[in-house]
Amino acid sequence: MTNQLDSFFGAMADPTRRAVIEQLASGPASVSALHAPHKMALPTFMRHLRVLEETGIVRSIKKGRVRTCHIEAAPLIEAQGWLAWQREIWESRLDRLESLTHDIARNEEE
Amino acid sequence: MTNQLDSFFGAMADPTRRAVIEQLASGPASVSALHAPHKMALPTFMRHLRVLEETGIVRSIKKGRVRTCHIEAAPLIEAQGWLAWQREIWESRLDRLESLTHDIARNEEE
DNA sequence: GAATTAGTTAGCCATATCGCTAAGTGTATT
DNA sequence: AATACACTTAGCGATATGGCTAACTAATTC
Repeated sequence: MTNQLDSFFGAMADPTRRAVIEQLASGPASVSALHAPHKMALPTFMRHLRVLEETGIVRSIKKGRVRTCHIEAAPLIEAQGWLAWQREIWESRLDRLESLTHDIARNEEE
Repeated sequence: MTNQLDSFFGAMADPTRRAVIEQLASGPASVSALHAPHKMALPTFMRHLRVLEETGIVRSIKKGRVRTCHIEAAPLIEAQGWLAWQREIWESRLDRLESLTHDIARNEEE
């Protein structure tokens, strides 16, 4: 993975990891609380968490034997920004195309 | 890959494929035009295109020996929507947390 | 201080992904 | 008719990913 977006999109490509994000969106949670809804073995799940943490989407602090995880905003915002940017270019092009089509239609009416 | 978002994010995780999206955002292009900026072999590149097409991000029509590709809006919009939704939940929670912190601060002042 | 709980480390296996080359198909172009 | 062009198909190899079990560490709880 080369840059921020690579690892971000890579991280979001897995349903388990997206589910973790969804759960964390409504508040911090421990590893076992996050693991509970998923059928997979804990080590397997931990790997998903590590991916999210390495990507900077999730941060965690260990207190005693409990590790508490929470979301980090920046990567989500950056990705959303990229998508919005693409969409902007693409929609403005569609607009131009549409007005062009109108022009053609008008010419044909004459 | 289970659902739309899985394959979408998976597709966007590769820099070559994001570059293709960026190029297509400003207008349709042929396979070779899309391939030109990339150093990889054509078959390798074609695989990336196929991923984008299978995901529904790109569509293409072949006329004569030239295949012309263009962007399809829906998947980008859906993904952006998902991110926006997550962010909304997460930001509203932050707001609640902040007001809670204010309350605590106020209590401590008393 | 023994047992339980919460997470961690190590290592295995199957499949997916990303790169390549070589050779083939069908459409222009000369 | 021969050549060149624009893909396309087939198949290889290396690495990454997502799952597992077994065994371990450290912090509570009884």
